[in-house]
Amino acid sequence: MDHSPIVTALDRAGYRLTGPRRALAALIASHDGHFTAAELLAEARAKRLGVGRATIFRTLEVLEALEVMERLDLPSGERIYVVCKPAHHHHLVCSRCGRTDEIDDAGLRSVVGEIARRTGYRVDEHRLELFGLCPSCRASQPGPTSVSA
Amino acid sequence: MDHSPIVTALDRAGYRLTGPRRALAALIASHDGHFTAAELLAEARAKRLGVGRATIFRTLEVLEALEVMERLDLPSGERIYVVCKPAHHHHLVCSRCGRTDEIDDAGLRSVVGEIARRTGYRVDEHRLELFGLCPSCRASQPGPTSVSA
DNA sequence: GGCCTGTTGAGACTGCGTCTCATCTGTGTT
DNA sequence: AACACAGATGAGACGCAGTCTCAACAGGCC
Repeated sequence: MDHSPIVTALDRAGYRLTGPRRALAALIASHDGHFTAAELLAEARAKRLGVGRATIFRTLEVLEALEVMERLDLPSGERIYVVCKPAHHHHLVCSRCGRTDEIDDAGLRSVVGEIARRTGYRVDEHRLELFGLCPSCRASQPGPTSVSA
Repeated sequence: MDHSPIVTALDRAGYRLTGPRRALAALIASHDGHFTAAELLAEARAKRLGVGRATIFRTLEVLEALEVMERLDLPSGERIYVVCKPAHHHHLVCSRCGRTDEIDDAGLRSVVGEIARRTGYRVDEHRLELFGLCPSCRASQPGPTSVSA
């Protein structure tokens, strides 16, 4: 259980490996790595982990700072938390089952460079988020399978 | 005053041109078209427009549906509202002065297509947001002027 | 002017996230 | 193994964005 990459990351960064943190790491892992804060809270309460709201948010904050997790705002306004590797990347979210995948640059860098050149902005940061249906949800859906943007 | 594009859009869509809506349209325009809900609220109150919180949010919701405005989530977690044209596009936000510019596709479409092909997802929607310094903030800033991503 | 329906404001309400503070617990030290 | 201390925690107050309800109001068409 301590081999959890989340626990490892906390340890490496010099954070204490406390009970609540280990419990949350396990919970997060069991969620396939993505969830809303509300879900995590409800589950922690249901399992009687004795972990307070404040601790949950604090831990998520730490994990975000460690780049182990990322907070994503869906177009619906919902906010989800996603486990990810500490490297620049973007997310692909299945709007039916909630599955998320990481995607790399895929040529975006040059698009951003082009925009900076055209507008005169100095671009420091960018976010790209894609939403759609993952392969398995596509399979179980009778609708069109074409790719659009 | 009624020539405001916001008022026009409301009218064209069959919404009533009420006092509160005209007042808000004027306020929004005076903000250079971008602001947080809190700013709009405070200003409406300060100017004693007699416009309630509910009406403000309702109006923003309508304007968003009409694609006259867009809601953007900044990396900081702050949520801003931006006036924009009703066409698919993306936003460039100056992290110092808050200025926003619209940007078109700029080659992003092919990046998205490439990602869809690679992952097997059917991509229905995407968001690209860029953050950095606008030309005038760059000018008044002694720091580096290089373009990075 | 009058009517009808869409719109409004006040304020209750919800829910996320933050903050405070007294208490507790990892963890390095001895 | 016990100690000490800083970091971590939980309970609950708090703040704030956004939603909802509902009675009252006011555009816009007659």
